[in-house]
Amino acid sequence: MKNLKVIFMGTPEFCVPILESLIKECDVIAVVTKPDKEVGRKKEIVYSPIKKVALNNNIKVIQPIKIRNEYQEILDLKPDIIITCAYGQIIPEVILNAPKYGCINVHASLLPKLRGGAPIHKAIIYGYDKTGITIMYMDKGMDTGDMISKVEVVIEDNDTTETLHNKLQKVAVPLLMDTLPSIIAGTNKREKQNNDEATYAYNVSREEEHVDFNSTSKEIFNKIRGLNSWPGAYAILDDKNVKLWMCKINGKVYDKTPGTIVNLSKEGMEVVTKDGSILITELQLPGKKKMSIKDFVNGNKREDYLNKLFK
RNA sequence: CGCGGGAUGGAGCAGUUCGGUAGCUCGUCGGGCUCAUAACCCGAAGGUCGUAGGUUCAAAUCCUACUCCCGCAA
Repeated sequence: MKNLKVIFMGTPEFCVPILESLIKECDVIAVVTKPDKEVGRKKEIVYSPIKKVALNNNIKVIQPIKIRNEYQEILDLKPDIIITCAYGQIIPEVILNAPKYGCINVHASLLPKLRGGAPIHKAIIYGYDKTGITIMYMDKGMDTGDMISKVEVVIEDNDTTETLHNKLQKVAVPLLMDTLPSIIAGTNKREKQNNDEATYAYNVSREEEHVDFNSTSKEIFNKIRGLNSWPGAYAILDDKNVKLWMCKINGKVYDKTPGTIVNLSKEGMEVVTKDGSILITELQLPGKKKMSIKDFVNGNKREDYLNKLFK
């Protein structure tokens, strides 16, 4: 596949190993990634992880603000195939129809489940017991194209979005490399998605990051681990945002308003939920760093928090 | 110049209003108790209080500049 002219389109850290192995196996003629972002309080310019890899390998980088309008440069490069993974923009049909082997996408879910931009987060938040990677042809819809190959990954109880991300990242590369030859040879299968079974994984909104304690312990547990290690779940205590990074489900049932702190020890901060309670074991106060419950207990008085209410 | 919080032994915090010998909860190390322990008791080590200047008899504390960390907003 050394002569295969590939354009890779992607942005976050997740697809870095994919780009790296494509560079090794194929002729990557350009990389398309989202524009540099001004990030943080100081508005530092940050390159996407993919752009960094491309620059290190002296590969041309294209960063359309809106690829819908700025596609000519990509067409002019006449790629044999375009491979995308978590690029972050909808790709116009002119591009989809251009390469002779087509445009294929590496998506981090078992399609047609979890179409959209945040499939890893939502797999956990929605309490799925398995997810995976799907390689597919792209069409004009959002993750609606024909599927070529898949690999499953089981979601364990102790998985967070971070650990699941790493597991999926690990299996994505071999799947793509195994599938690629059949795409070029035209011997791959092409399976339509059953739209009736589709679910959606839109990007996580600020509202979804808020923990409502009037939910079941299981739902809260899934939300907290599903938002770890980014962007983090939060609840409001004393008008301050407190990030909740890790918790355990506790069976005890209390006759108190959901959100009430009923206990605080090095085992955890016990908070009442709709159907029981959870033990928060890692949290973060505004202006502070993430800390374990043990550190939190060392520097804070139990009485200052007992019977307070998370909103 | 987007708004705000913060920096104090290895960790998490108090002390700053109103300058006057640096403290709490842990951890670590040593010893004791115990069948045993992450439990309990006794003891010890460990801090130029983010950096640089200034005011003062005296600065963690007041003034000025800077660095780094974090929450929000984009």
